Amino acid sequence: MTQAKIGRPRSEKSREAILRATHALLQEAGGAGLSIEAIARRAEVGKPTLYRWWPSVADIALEAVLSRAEADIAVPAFTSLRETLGLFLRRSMQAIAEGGDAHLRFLLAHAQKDEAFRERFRDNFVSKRRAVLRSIFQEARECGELGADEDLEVFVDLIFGAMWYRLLIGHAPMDASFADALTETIVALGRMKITA
Amino acid sequence: MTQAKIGRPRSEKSREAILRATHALLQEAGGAGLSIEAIARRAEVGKPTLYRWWPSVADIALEAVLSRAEADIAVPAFTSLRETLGLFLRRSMQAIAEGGDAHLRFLLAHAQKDEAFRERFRDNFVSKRRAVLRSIFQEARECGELGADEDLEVFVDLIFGAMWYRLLIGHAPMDASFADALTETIVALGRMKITA
Amino acid sequence: MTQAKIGRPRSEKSREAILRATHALLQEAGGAGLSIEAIARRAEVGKPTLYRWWPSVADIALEAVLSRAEADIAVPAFTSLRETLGLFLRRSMQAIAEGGDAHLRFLLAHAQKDEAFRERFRDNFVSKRRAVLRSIFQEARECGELGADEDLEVFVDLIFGAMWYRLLIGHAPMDASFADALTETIVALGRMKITA
Amino acid sequence: MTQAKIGRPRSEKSREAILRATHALLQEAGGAGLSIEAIARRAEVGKPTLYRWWPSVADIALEAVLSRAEADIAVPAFTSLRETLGLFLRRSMQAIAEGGDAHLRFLLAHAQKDEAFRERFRDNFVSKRRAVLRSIFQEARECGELGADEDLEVFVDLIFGAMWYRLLIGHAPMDASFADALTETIVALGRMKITA
DNA sequence: AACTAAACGAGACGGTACGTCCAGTCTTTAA
DNA sequence: TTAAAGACTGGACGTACCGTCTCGTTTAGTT
Repeated sequence: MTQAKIGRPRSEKSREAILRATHALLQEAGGAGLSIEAIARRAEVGKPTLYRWWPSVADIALEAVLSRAEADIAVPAFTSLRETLGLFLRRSMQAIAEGGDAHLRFLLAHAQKDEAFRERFRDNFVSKRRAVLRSIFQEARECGELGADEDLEVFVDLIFGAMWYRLLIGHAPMDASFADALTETIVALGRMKITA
Repeated sequence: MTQAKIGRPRSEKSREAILRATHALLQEAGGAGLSIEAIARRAEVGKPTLYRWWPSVADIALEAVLSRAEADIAVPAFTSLRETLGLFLRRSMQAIAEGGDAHLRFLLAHAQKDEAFRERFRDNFVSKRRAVLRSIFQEARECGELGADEDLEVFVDLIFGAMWYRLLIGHAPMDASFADALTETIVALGRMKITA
Repeated sequence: MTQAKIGRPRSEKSREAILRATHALLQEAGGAGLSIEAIARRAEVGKPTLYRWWPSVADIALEAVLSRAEADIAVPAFTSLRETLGLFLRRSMQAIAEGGDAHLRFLLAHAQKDEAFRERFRDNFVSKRRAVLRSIFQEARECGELGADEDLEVFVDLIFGAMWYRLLIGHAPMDASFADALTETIVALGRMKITA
Repeated sequence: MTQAKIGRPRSEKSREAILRATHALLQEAGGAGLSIEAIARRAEVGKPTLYRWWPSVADIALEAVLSRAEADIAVPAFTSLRETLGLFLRRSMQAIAEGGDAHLRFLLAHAQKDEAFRERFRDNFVSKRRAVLRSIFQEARECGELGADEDLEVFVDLIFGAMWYRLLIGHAPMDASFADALTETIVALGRMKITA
C-alpha cells in the first residue's frame, strides 16, 4: 500500500540526545541560549537532522517538555472540589517552580512569533492541560459543587490565565498560597450560584 | 550640579520617526519583522541613534505603545461595578482587537528572554494597567459591592490573566461576551461574600 | 580461480541511468550543477551506489565522456601532414564546440583539486589523445615531413596546450581558422628543419 | 558628483589579513582547504566582511596572487629573441615551481565553474601576461627576428598554452629544458619565415 | 562670529545563528 | 551475499542581524 520502509531507520539515539541537550540548555541558560545551532553542538548531531524531524526550535523544546511532563497532568482522584483542585494547582505550581519555568517561557515566547507553532502548541500542550482542569470542574458539577449553568471554559481561562500571567510577568510568586487563593475563588463561585 | 547641556540636543524628529516606524512594522508584519536593523532602515536613522537612547528593541516597542495608548487606560467614571468594569473590559479588548495584539505579543515575548526588560515592562506598563483595575475594585468596595476581605490582587490576576491567556494562546476570541463573562464573575464573587 | 559471482549482480540499468544523468546535467547547467547528490537524484539512485562504483564525481563524468567519445579520437588515414593534422584538429575543435566543452572544463577543474583523479584523467583520457596526435607526427616523420630530431612531445604540448588554453580561458574561439593556424605552424616547423 | 564617502572606512588591516591568510592556505593545503569559512577563521574576520568586498573565494585568491606577483611579469630588457624569451620563460616557470602552482590551479579551476569570474580572471590576470609575451614578440619583429606576417596571438597561445597544459595535466615537468624547447620553437619559426 | 561638544547619518567591523546543500558513512531491506 | 535506499554526522554555503566602532556632518549653546 504505502511505500515500503527501506533505508536506514531514524536513530533513536540521536533523538534522545537532542531532547536531552534541549532540556539541559533550557535549564542552564534559560531560553536565551537555546538555538538550533546550540542544540546540534551539544547533542553532537548535524543540523540537518534537526531540520529533518522538527520544523523549529520551539517544536523541539515542546517535545522535550512533553516527553518529561506527561506525569504532571495526572488527574488526582476526585474527592471534593476544594481538595482536588487545590492539590492539582499546588502540584502544578511546584512543578513550574522546580525548573519548568524556562521551558514554558520559551514555548510561549516562540508561540508569539510563529503562528503555525502557536497552533501546534495549543493542540499538543495547552488543550491537554485544559482538559484536565475541565474534567475536575465537571466532576465537581456532578457532585453538585458547581452549578449546571457555569461556563467551565471561562473558569479554565481564569485559573490557567492567572497562573501564566504570574509566570510571564513575574510580579508575584507562584506559591501554595496563590494556589489556595485560586482554589477558594472557584469554590466560592460554585457555592454562590447554588445558594442563589 | 549635573553636567551642563552642551552639544547638539537630541533630535525630536528622529525620535518620532523611530516610534512611527516601529509602530508601522509591528502592524504590518507583526513581531516577526521587527528588529533594530529594520527600524533604522525604515526610520532612516543610524543604528547608534537607537542604541544611544534605548537598551533593546523591546524598549522601543514599549515606548511606541506607551506613547499611543495613554488614553486606553483612562478610568471610566465609576457608576456600579458591573457597569464600570464591563465598560473597561470591553474597551480594553476592543483596543487589542483593533491592532494592538502584535504589540503586546512582541512585548511579552521579549520579556521572557530578557529579565531586565521584563522588569521595565512590569514597572511601566503592567503595573499601570493593574492600578486602573485595582482602583475600580476599590471604588466598588467603597460602594459595598465588594467585601473588605477580598484579595483584590488576586482579582486583578484573574481578570488580566484570563485576557493575556486568550491573547497569547489564541484558543478563543477576546470579544464582548468574554468581557461580560469576566465582569459577571467578579460581580458574582462580590455578591456572594456579602450575602455570606 | 577468481571469486565466484555470487550475490546480487550489479544493475546495468542503474549504471546507464547514472551516466545518462551525468551527461544531461553537464549539458544543461555546465559543471556548476554537477554533484553526487544531483546525479543520484536525477538518476533515481542511492548515493552509495555511486560511491561503490566510482571514487568521485569526476570519475563518473570521465566515464560518461569516454563512453560517448571513443569515435572522436579515430585517427584519420594519413595523406599528408597538413591534410591529416588539419582534418584532425578541425574535427576535434568541432566536437568540443558542439557541446563537449562543459565536460572538459569539469574534468580539468576537478583534476586540479584531486591529485589522484588527475592521474586517472591523464592515463585514461589525455594520454590517449596524445597518442593519436603523436602517431600523426610519426607518420609525417616517416614521410619526411618532419625531421628525425624534432621533439614530438613538445609538438604535442604546443598543439593540445593551445587548444586547452583557448577552451579554458575563453579569450578566443576554437574555430577552423585556429585549427588551420596550428596546422600551418607545425608544417612550417617541419619544413624549416628539413631545409636547414 | 559621486556620493560623498561617509561611514566607517574600510579596514586596511582586515584586507591585508585576508590576503595573507588566503596565500598561506593555498601554500599549505593547496586549493583543497581554501574556503570562505577557512579564510575568515584564519584571518580572524567576519564572513560578511569577505562577501562585502569580493564576489567569490576565487576573487580573493586572484587579488592575493595579483598583490604578490606584480614583479613576476616584469619584462626583461630585450636583447635578442632567444635570450629574452628564454629568460622570461625560465623565470616564469621557476616562479610557478617555487610555490605558485596551487594558486594558479585554484584560479583556473574556479574559472571553469564561474563564467563571470572567468572573465575577471582573463581581464586582470591572463591578458596582462599575454601583453608581456606579445611585447617581446613585437620587439623581436622590429629587430627582424620575426616576420611581419606572423600571427603573434597564435604564438602567445602556443607558448602559454603549452605551459598551462603541463601545469594542469602534470604529465611532464616545467623545467628549464622545457623553457628552452619552447624558446627554440619560436626562434625556429621566426628564422624559417625569413629564409622562406 | 567663531568655537565647542554632542548627536546625527552612514556604514564597516567581528560575530552568531540561520536554513540549505552536499560530502561521505552507516544501517537496514530487497533481490 | 551483494545491491540499493535512505538517514546519519559534519561542514561550508551565503544571508540577516547583532551590538560596536569610526567616520564626516550638523546643530545647538558658549565664548
